[in-house]
Amino acid sequence: MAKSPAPAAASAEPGEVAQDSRRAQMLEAAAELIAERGLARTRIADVAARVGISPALVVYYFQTKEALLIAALRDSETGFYAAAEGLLRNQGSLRDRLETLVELTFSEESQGEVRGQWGLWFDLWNEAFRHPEVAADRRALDEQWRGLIGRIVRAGIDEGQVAADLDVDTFSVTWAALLDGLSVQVALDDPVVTRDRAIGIALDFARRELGLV
Amino acid sequence: MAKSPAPAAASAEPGEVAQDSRRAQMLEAAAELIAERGLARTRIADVAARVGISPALVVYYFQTKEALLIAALRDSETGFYAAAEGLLRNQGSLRDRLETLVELTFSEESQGEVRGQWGLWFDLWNEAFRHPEVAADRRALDEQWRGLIGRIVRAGIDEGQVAADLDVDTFSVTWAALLDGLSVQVALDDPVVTRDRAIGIALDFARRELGLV
DNA sequence: GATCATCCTGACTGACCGTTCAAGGGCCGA
DNA sequence: TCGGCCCTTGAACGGTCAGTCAGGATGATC
Repeated sequence: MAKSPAPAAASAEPGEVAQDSRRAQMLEAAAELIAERGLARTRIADVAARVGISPALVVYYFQTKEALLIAALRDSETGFYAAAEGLLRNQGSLRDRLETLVELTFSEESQGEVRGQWGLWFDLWNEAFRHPEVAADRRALDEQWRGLIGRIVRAGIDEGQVAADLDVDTFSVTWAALLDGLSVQVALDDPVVTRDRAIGIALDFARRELGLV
Repeated sequence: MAKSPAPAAASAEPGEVAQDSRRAQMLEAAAELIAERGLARTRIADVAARVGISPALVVYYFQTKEALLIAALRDSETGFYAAAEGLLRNQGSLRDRLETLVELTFSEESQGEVRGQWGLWFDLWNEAFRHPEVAADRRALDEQWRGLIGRIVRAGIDEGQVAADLDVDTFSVTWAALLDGLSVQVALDDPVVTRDRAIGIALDFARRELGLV
């Protein structure tokens, strides 16, 4: 609690190049491992081995295993949303943007280790259920996600493609929940809810609610 | 693997009264503990303590910790669905039945330790993501849940309250996913998605899709 | 070239916990 | 009354890890 022997990971110049890359390496390795085998089965020694350092160094940076894993969870999800925001910032028609969003949600291997992402979600939810701090984090992330949806829809309203009296907030909440629910099925390989079917359902719902044909 | 020193938990008469109650006691205690503190933090010793027996006896019945916890997960969810089926078997109009379903999904403390149920779900998903056998189980459960929804809707069609050309299967999948997604938010105490709002959204969606006013 | 902070390590330890084991008590059938 | 089976236990074993510690290397500062 008191003093932190580890780098503050804030400013820019000093020896922080090594520091930041170290931290980042560990966070990435931890996220990978959580995705692969689950948070509960991820050991400090595993993370260290993957980075190629001694376990003691991991503790030097993060003090405690829990801090490391939670940071990794947070970091990874934040990255996901940041990527989503980036992807959607500029381009595309309303339809394209909705498709991108859905594509992203059900991405199978967009960046290499993506099926793993699902493992992260389940662990994040699980952790959030008990750790209030993690829960707060997750809420913020979800708020951001819904905000993203909302902004896209509002842009559609501004362009006259969507009726002006649509309840954007309710749509965002509903659609986000639907995407989450479908994601669970897809992640767990439910034969009844394949990836393609989930995408179809999600897009149909959005198009219908938004009045796009 | 080979021989099972523990009771088979099958037939009816013999010393199986003690056996079955023991088994049931342990399963219940395990489910409670998983709900409270999570599967990862549930120890054999905890389960034993709650039942008031020695840890060795737990192993005697279940051989291994993992077997116990998975059985507890399975047992608890199965119980949930059985209760749902029972509740909906006889009574009510279509609207009532839909409401019961939603009520059940977002039940806060219908039977005492219900908020805990959410903890079980997250752990079930997490476990299913890696253990194929658990995944198969979960799929069956979900299939049952969707089947329940489907039967209710079909009854509505038979009674002429729902259009005959409704795609029951797609509705079931979609609504089930929506309920799951909303559940996550409610379980994680998202201030934007309160229990009441989730119920409202779920019912509105169903009524609209089914053409009930 | 001495001092000091940062980064890093190998070796260790202390706790926790799943699982095993040897044995005891109770009950039933012969 | 004996033999045997089912429950049950206390005690102990053994493995696994998170976290500590004493120190070593490196490089910057004065």
